[in-house]
Amino acid sequence: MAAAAAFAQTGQNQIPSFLTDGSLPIADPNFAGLQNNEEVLRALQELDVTKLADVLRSFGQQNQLQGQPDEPQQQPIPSIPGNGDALHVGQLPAPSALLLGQPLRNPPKLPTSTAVSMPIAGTEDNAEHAHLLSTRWLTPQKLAELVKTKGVVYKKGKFSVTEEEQIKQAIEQYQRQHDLTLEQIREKIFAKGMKDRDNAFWSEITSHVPQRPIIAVYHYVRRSYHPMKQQGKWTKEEDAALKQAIVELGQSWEKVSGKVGRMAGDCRDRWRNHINHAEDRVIGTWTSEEEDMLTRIVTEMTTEQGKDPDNEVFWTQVAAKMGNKRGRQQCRIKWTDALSKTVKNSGSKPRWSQQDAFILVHKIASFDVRDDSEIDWKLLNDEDWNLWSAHCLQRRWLSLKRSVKGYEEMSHQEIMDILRVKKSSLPSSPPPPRRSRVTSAPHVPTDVQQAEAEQAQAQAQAAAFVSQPQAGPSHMPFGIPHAHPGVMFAPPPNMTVGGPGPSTMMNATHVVQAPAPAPVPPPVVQPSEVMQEEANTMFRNVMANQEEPEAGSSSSSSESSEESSESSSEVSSTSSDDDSSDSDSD
DNA sequence: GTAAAAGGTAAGGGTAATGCACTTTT
DNA sequence: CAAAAGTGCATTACCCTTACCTTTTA
Repeated sequence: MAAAAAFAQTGQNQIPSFLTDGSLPIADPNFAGLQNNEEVLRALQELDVTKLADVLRSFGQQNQLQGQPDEPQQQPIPSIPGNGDALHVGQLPAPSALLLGQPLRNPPKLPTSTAVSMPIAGTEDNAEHAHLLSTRWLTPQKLAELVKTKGVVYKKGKFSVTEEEQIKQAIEQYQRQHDLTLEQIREKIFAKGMKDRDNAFWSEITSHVPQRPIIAVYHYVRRSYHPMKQQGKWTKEEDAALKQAIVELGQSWEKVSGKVGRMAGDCRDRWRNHINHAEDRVIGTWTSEEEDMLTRIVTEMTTEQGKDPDNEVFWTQVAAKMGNKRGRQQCRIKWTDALSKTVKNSGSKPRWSQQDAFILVHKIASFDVRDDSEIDWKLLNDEDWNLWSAHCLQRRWLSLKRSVKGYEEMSHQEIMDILRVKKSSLPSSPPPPRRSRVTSAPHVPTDVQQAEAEQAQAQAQAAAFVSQPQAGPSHMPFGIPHAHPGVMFAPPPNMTVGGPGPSTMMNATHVVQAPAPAPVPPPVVQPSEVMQEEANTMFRNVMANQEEPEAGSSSSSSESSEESSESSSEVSSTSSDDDSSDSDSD
């Protein structure tokens, strides 16, 4: 990956030093006798890509440990800018461009508000920091200050399965050591007032999940062990009791909780998400007017004010601006899972492609996690691959994971290993012709016209970004079609790897629904076969400058699919799925 | 008596599981 | 053509963090 990208930037006959220094699992690390890029590329085909990925990952980690910059802007795991912010070591996925063998335009940026990863273990600082986190009840401001001034690293976000287990065991251990009954443990957990609260208990439990502040563990445990926890669907009687309680008590949720028999937070959620404005609320498929309205509102509140429409939307306000016809959850999901990617895709709905699946698998593979619950899904997107929301990607992953037989009994690593092989390359067989029929969904002519106009505009925009003489105007500028994972295959110098596109507006893999060119049918390669064979196929494809047939816009689903079904039914000839289990059949 | 620290709770944004309708593949 | 599998969308319970106010402690 880094190898390929760096290689792409080297001159015709220059072999990057890291390819020859003996670090890679290469039979002939010196590449003796290789005359040019093509021969090097062929030699690279013989690599085990997973080993290569591991080696490359270790480069990044090594460099981080040594405080060295990696290969200039081409590292799989870039070094972290020393901004005093919490570190994210090991939590950065490989950039998609790298996975596709394209040069990076910018080093990946780190989010400022997401989970933090492991510090380098064993230092005195860490012991001190761990002690701080497990004994001091720090406010967010104090925590932020400690992060800045002392470089304290702490973890945020959902508690992983591992952490849940650690906490559970810590509590059981505490119970045994102090010879307490379950009831006594509960009393400790739910003790009210400072006099009753046992700080030693909370510190002890917190020490089992290092990097979590005591206050977070406190909140987590009190939720998890709450007797009113997880009661499932609300009944009409409960709703009625809730309404009545709110009439009597106002929005004092602890008191309401006592009357209703649900956790205070659940009462609040039920109220804000379902009871409040229930008379205005619309349920079911969104109309195109509603979609337009939501798009307009979100755009006005974010893009037009210089804010990020993916992360800086106040959904309660959005719902209010929608006249409360749709709730905050409805608006948010509609935006993040559907409208956002359409807007980013210049008005046409993208379809999940094999290239996306490929990128997803290899990005997840580049995370150093024991369990997928430790993955911060927001970190997956990058500049070149940003159509899919974190939520979408997470569900895609679940789908991919479930395609692995017996995944329930496997570790994350085992699943990952299988998927990495399954997704060792993009499908190499030509796509079958597909979908000549037109959806039965009704069409609104103006929508169709608009969609067509938008698509034409998207194509024009995409073409404008292309610095690629060979590619036809309707072809993707960035995609290295069929790029091999490891992606050791940087395109030959005369092949475009995509110039700088518009900042975040487009996803290289989705911008245009181009009629697929007639691909040269390479031999069909099964995932179970040796990767080398796949690599060969890949290489041929790359060398032939063969286009990855681009996914058309979405066709599916009732509602607004109407407007997009036209475009999807037209061409969208796409590649067949090599494992037929995880893709949108693209 | 006072300032700082700790604690309780409301409110903010967010995710996971599930089901359904529809599309595509086998 | 039918069944199975896959996809996209919608719903809703549940989750985590932060803000703000109150209480306790030094």
